Amino acid sequence: MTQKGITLKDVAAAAKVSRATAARALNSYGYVGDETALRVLEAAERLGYRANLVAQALRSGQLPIVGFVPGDIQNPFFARIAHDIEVELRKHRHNLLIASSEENVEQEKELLESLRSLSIRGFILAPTSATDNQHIVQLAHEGAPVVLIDRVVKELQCDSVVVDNEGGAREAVDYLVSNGHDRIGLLRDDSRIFTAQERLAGYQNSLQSHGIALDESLIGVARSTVEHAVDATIRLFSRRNRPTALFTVDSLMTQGALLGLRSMGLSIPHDVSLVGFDDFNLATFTDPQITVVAQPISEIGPLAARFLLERLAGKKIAPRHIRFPTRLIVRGSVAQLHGR
Amino acid sequence: MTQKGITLKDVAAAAKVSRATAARALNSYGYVGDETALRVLEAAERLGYRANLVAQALRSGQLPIVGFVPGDIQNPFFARIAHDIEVELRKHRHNLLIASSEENVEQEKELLESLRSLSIRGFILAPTSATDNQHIVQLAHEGAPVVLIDRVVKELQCDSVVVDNEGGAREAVDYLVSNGHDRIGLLRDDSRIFTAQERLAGYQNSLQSHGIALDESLIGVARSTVEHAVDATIRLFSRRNRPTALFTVDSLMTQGALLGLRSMGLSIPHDVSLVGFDDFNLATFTDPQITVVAQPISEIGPLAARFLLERLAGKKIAPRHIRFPTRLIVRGSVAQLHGR
DNA sequence: TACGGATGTGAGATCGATCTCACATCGCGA
DNA sequence: TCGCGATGTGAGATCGATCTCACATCCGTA
Repeated sequence: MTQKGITLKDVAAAAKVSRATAARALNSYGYVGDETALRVLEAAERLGYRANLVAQALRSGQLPIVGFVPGDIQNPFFARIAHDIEVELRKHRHNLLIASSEENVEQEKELLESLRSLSIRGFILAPTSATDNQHIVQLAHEGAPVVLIDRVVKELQCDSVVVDNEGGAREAVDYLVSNGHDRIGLLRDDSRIFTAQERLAGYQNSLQSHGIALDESLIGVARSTVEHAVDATIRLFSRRNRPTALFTVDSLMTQGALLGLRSMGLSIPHDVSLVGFDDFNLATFTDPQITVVAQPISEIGPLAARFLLERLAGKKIAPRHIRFPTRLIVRGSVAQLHGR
Repeated sequence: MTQKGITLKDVAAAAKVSRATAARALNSYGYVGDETALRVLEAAERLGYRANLVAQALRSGQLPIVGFVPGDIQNPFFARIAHDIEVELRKHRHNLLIASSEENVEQEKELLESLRSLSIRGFILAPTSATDNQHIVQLAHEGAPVVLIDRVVKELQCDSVVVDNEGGAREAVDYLVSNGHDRIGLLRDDSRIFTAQERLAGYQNSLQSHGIALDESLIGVARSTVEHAVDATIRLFSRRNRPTALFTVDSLMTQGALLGLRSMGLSIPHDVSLVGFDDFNLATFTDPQITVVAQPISEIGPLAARFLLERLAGKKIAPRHIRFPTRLIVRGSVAQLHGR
């Protein structure tokens, strides 16, 4: 443990000035004589001085660190966003601390608790719960700016960047209906409750607007993992009078459905038509390629980061709520249904 | 910005003791009267006191943060490892700061530079370069423990957790040879130089041990992205006398090869046999499923984290170098070649 | 010439937690 | 009863950077 530790004091001594003067020279504020400043800078350079951010943080109360709490960093959706956020923050000399909630409210609470004592400057969150959010409200009230992504917290007024889940789901189901389907299954998620509910609403609204009665038995619920989705798919398609089409609410569920249907020997789109929410690279590798509702994923992270940085810079304006539209990408997984 | 800021001083005042005594009670060291201690704890509880980690860090010189510098957090390989590391660190109340080098040495240098001034306790790195690593050596000499994953730095003696790239590649090519192939293409990577070289060596060694002459024209080089791999694949298979089999050095290249071959109308395994390095979920969704050399990815992160935590706890033993074996997972992408 | 503003610089306080040291007080054995 | 060790507590220093304030100069102008 050979701690280097070139401190301001060392630089000041080397330049034969006081710490105060050295600080002024290095941070260029206040009055400093040209020659003195030069001597300080030269000394700092020579010694390899690097300011201790922790000490700065103690005074200012803030570390140049932003916390990101995604549902799951392994989910490519969040991994992409994390990457984009990091790139944006780096431009402003901030670091990103990622702490995954694993879609578990209790863990989310613990994480925020521990991040709070770190004097973190701001947070970008994808809240796990749709209801149990008192801890987030409290966090925001303590002064650290918060930007929500993917899901919002009703009780909290702050910047948010989400996607039109309801509209996207509606568009997907509309598309299936327009291809002659009226027994349309839904594979939904029980954890990312907020987005799941919105997508469910889209499903229901589409059916209703086409005068198709809602049949609860066509709705499968599973945790958002490929394995659980496989089981749920098999359950859904094992009953008599099975759906002719399926809408899945996220990419992991879509993958599960793909595997589940294959294991049952049902072919896409001949036996079952499929539309998934969220595009994923796998979607173009299957045969046929999968029709999906794509989210503008490349825009979410940068925008959220920019919002947060603006707040950190002191911008005081009303909270902004951005809701990106989705886009239906038609590929080959939906068949036109003729008669019955 | 309503800074809460319940400090030790507040607690001490509320309990009518000095800061020193309050600290003793809260951290249970030194002598404290039972009754006094109780009063302090009660006051802390009541006020919702939370120790300021930054202040602690200023004294101790270390934040409970570990830095992770992967090649690319969007690569599922690193995302998985990041997740595993985080889980392990969390058990020991440490946070994970992720800073992706994007496989760029210069960026890696900058990142480490900025992380250094953060008083980060230790680092888990996947070095980008095979040669330009002076900055990493220097980092390690400054005292912060470093654990390398996926790739090692020859000049530096420290814990490392890697995979038997050479052996894995050899096994893959051996398998292709045993299926009658002798014109075996290689799609390799020019950025993750260390692993790429080892895998190239495995390819060469396998061919040599089977008495097959190395044909440079069968080796395609591309950056490790799906898009670049597509191009390289098309180039490789456009020439006369094209390979009958292809070995790809990572999962992104494998995906690119898949797309490239499909766009050329070449079917797997009928026209071309394929083996990829690194398993990926997509590999089982294609038809046929892809034969791959799998890495024990679930073991890398936890082990690296454990190594680092041991170093942080002061363990002083010789550096450990773990090299995990790989495993060939035979699926359906390789055909037995009959005659020519 | 003298005075006020502009210019430079340093001493010391501050952020919050922790640690050392000095100073009490108590009890028990000599 | 004295003394010494065990026990309990507080004052102040410390970590490193920064900021306030006070104190020097210097210059130009009244």
